[in-house]
Amino acid sequence: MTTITDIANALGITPSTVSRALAGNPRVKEETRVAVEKMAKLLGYERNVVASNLRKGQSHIVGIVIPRIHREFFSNVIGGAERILNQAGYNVLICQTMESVEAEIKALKTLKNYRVAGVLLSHAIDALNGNHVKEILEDTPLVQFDRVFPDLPGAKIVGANCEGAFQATMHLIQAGYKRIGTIAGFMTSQAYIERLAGYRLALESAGLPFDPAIVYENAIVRETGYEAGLKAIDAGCDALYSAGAFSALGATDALKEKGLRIPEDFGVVATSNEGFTSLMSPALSTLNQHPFEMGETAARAFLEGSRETQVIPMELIVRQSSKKQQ
Amino acid sequence: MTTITDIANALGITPSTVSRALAGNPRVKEETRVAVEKMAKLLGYERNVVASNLRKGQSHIVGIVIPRIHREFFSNVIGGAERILNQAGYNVLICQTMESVEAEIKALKTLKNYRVAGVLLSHAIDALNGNHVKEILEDTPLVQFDRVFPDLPGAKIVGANCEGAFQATMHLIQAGYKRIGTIAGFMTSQAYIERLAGYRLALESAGLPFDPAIVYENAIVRETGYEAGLKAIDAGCDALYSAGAFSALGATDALKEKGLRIPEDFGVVATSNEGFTSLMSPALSTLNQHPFEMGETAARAFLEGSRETQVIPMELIVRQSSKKQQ
DNA sequence: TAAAAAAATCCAAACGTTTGCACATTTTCG
DNA sequence: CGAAAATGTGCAAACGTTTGGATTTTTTTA
Repeated sequence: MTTITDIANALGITPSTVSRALAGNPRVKEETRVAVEKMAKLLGYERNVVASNLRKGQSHIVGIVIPRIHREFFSNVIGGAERILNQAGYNVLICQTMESVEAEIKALKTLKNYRVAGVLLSHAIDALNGNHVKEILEDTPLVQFDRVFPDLPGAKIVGANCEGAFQATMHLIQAGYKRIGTIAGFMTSQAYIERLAGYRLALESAGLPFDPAIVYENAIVRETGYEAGLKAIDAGCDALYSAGAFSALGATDALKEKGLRIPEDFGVVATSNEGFTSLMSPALSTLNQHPFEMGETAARAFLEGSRETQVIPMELIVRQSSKKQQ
Repeated sequence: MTTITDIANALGITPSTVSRALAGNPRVKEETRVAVEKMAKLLGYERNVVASNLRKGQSHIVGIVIPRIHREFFSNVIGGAERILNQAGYNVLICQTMESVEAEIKALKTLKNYRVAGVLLSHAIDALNGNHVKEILEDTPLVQFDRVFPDLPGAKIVGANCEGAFQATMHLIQAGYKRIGTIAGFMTSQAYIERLAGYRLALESAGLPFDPAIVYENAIVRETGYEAGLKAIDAGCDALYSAGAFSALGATDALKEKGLRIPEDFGVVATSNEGFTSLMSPALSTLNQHPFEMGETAARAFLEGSRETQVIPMELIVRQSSKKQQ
């Protein structure tokens, strides 16, 4: 492979001048800059980024650490982040933690060893605080998204969980449902706490009672959603706001099994506009979290060196599952 | 950050010995090796992989180039590949081409500049041949998967397209459907050509006529699948084998709209066991391509330096959409 | 036209690791 | 006991780029 020394030799100048010429340094004469660029093209020169990174002490790589890549939400976040970062000349190194803090620690160390320019992180669910992150990353720029450690400084990009849940619940109320339960997720996670708060706020602002008996916690996958659905039927609910789409899917399984018609007898709205929700019958009303935009926003926060918390609004998508004919 | 020189100074030895000790070189005394490792731990040493990569002329990064990360199939392939590669001490740099050859060229150049240890590639749909790949990558190890250039040497991991389509079509025949059409995808891609061949083979081996009038090419997304569905109804079909899941979804839209019952009046089977297919009603029978395994296999092929073509079998998953009550 | 200022280039070290070869020390063996 | 072999370390160069400061060349100014 050709190096800057090859170019320098071919032109009878030194590698330092070639380096500066290629970097657009104003200290080199226009004439020689053109000559260098021409020769570089002629010899098919491509900068050795490894050498460049070593000398400069940092790479043009941004690490993205996420629980799992298969999840539609995260792969969309990555897509958004990558778009912005590529435009800015960065590349993306992706690490999956599989929801394990150990793997998260390993991933962060790896990224640190690569001297990445920054890290975009959505932490594993079993992480209690961000001490390990701070300790490993030290002064490497960090942007957290979706799942964030409140105790860690720096940029945080989160969804409008409370507002979204409020909107979804309010929509059910306005559609005429009377006893609205919620599948609430895990209370160890900030995002789910906020969603529950939004649900409660909507009920109270409409003058409806908040009943802890119809709050179904710790349900997040299809199976536990199914069980929550059965309980909601028994408890006399006629609607559910679910903090997750997969648990809502499980709940509709239960509703169908018990012969309840959606949306006539029972209304359902869920957070997370996963692709399958529009394909269910009846199609599920959801809150779109705009994962692609979340990724873009996180990437921009890194590029701009922002340290702010930014909130990505959620958008209610009304489909059949909540259209009660009054 | 601590370097091997720091360790060397602390122990009164030279960096070269430290380097050898950490690399497990048998030429260093067991005693000093232990001392070095102890000191390394004490000082919190982490190898600077950038410097290491520069010296060794290659990194422990494997590049994965794919059309789009959001597609369930590809994100699962990545998941599988990453699992194997991480185990072997490699990291993964992911590049999306967005189906554009230009972006593919850029991605390959970037990876080459990072001196990646190898590349896993599934090419953009508008690429006609692999000349650009060969030209850029030169002697960097390459493993192609799913979408492969036949003219390029080296390892290729593909699905059992022909066999899968054969199996799916045969299943429809055995279920009692009489006039089976196909949504065939793009004939510029080897995978779709093979699927069509498998479909045809099944018909002929069952003594059924192959009728080009009920082969619907160039349909791959929901919209074009819908149109193909309408045409199939007009052509008197009572079943469809679709080479893609999204086009099958569109076809079922058309069938429902025209009041046909699935599976009683019309059977559907599709390649690609996308997550949504099990959630449709009726649930769609599909061929599971085992994307996670495909990723694992591709990664292993790289690690082993294989140059073979490996075929990942497809598995027929029979759901409601093809269960005719005869 | 000489001195000063500005512009362009060069020199050499540095980034942290790896590695061929040389050197020193110890062990083996006739 | 001395030579040869084996063992363990050290030296120094190399990977390709970047960059502070020195040096040379050109331009400006008195």
